[in-house]
Amino acid sequence: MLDLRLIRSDPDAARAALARRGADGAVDELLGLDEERRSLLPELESLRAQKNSASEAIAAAKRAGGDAAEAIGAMREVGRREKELDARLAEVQGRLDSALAALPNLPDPTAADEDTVLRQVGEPRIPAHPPRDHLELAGDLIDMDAAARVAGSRFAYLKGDLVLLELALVRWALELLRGGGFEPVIPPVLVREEALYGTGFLPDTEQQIYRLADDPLYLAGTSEVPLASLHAEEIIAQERLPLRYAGFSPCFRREAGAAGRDTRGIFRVHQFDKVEMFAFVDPAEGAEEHERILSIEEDVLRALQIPYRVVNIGVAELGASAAKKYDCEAWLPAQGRYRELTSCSNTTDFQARRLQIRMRPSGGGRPMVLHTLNGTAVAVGRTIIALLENGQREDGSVVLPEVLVPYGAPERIAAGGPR
RNA sequence: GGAGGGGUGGCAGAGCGGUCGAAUGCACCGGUCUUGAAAACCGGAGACCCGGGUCCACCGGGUCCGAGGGUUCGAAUCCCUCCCCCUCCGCCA
Repeated sequence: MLDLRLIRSDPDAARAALARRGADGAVDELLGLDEERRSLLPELESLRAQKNSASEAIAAAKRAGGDAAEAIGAMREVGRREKELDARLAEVQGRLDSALAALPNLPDPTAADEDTVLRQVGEPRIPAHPPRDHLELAGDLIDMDAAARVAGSRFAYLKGDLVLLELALVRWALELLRGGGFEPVIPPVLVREEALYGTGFLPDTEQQIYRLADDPLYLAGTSEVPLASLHAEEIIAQERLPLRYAGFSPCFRREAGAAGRDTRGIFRVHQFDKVEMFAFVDPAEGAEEHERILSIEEDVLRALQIPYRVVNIGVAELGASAAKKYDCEAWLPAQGRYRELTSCSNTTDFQARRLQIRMRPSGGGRPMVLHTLNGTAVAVGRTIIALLENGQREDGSVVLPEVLVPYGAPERIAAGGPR
């Protein structure tokens, strides 16, 4: 949600910023509704003021044992007009709210126009032998066929050593994050509409979200949703910031509209586990925190010895809530290209305003909307793909990173062989 | 799932048609006192919207007692719907 006052006070700046992502069309409508609302308000409020003082007079008269019948009769008419005006205002307010809710965040000046590769780290290895992809390497440790029979396409059974690998990845990542001040959290994954609206996934990406048939609940596509909502409607003292959380949860995505894309293996599935970073920060610290989160994502990839590159995502690709986003793309030998593995967004005040999360300045003064950021620490499925494909040997076996071994991961995975 | 009880300011907790943005206690922030602190005493604190004032610490009005409707001249207080919490029973990882 954008700050209406900001748009009102400098419409041209808002228009220009939104134009970068092709969303400036609604600004004029918004300003019109705002004006309409502010012309209705004083009239309604003066009626209410009249009503309030009359009520006091009536109460005083009754206390004095007098007759207030006349005043009461007069107020009846005022009440009728108030109700009428109130209905008109509510109608305008409703249209204003939905127009405002439909607008995406203002892009950061440093957000790229087009996807821009910032740096490349590690050597993309192109093996002499034809590389095997993760399904071949995993063999029967990934069973897509059985999952398809049970749940449909884009689901998987993960088995044996890969389960140990996942648990080690998760534990290792949580430990790392905890050291960086991120408190581990296992959040609810079934959430109300308000949580999705508050994070900007509704109304933006409705077709991507699973909804329950018999309860007003949705399956979260990322723990960003319940983590952001953790402090909804709170005013947090500035001294307590930043608040950092590391959420671990399954994530559910319908992938509607992705038919035919990434159909092989577990790259794009309806359900996967993820360790997610989320931060509530002082607005002045937002940009710095974004870089910090990115650097943690890079720490993870380097520790796992996955070649990657960092992309400043173009404004056209930003989610509604993001002002700026970095993706870390891992080199996948079997695909011969870099693919998105992690991602981090600075959502500035967009989610915080929708969720009414504010900061009380330590020097006193009015509470102000704080800033939120999120980033992937480990998207387990895709990380497993990257580890398998980059760790493969000529014989089809896989060597896994040593950092995970103390956390219970196998040192290597034997050749999967024909399935 | 069944039966009760309840949601009020940062917390606890009164109020159950008008004098209630709301008693009281705790916590918090000033002040007095003290060598300093504690205690005691005095005082002050909420959020949001609109308008005025050159921004503001200012002024006026409006809204907010879980959410949304309703009754009434007037609702924290009465009625309806929904959400949430607690207790007991049932069921169950």
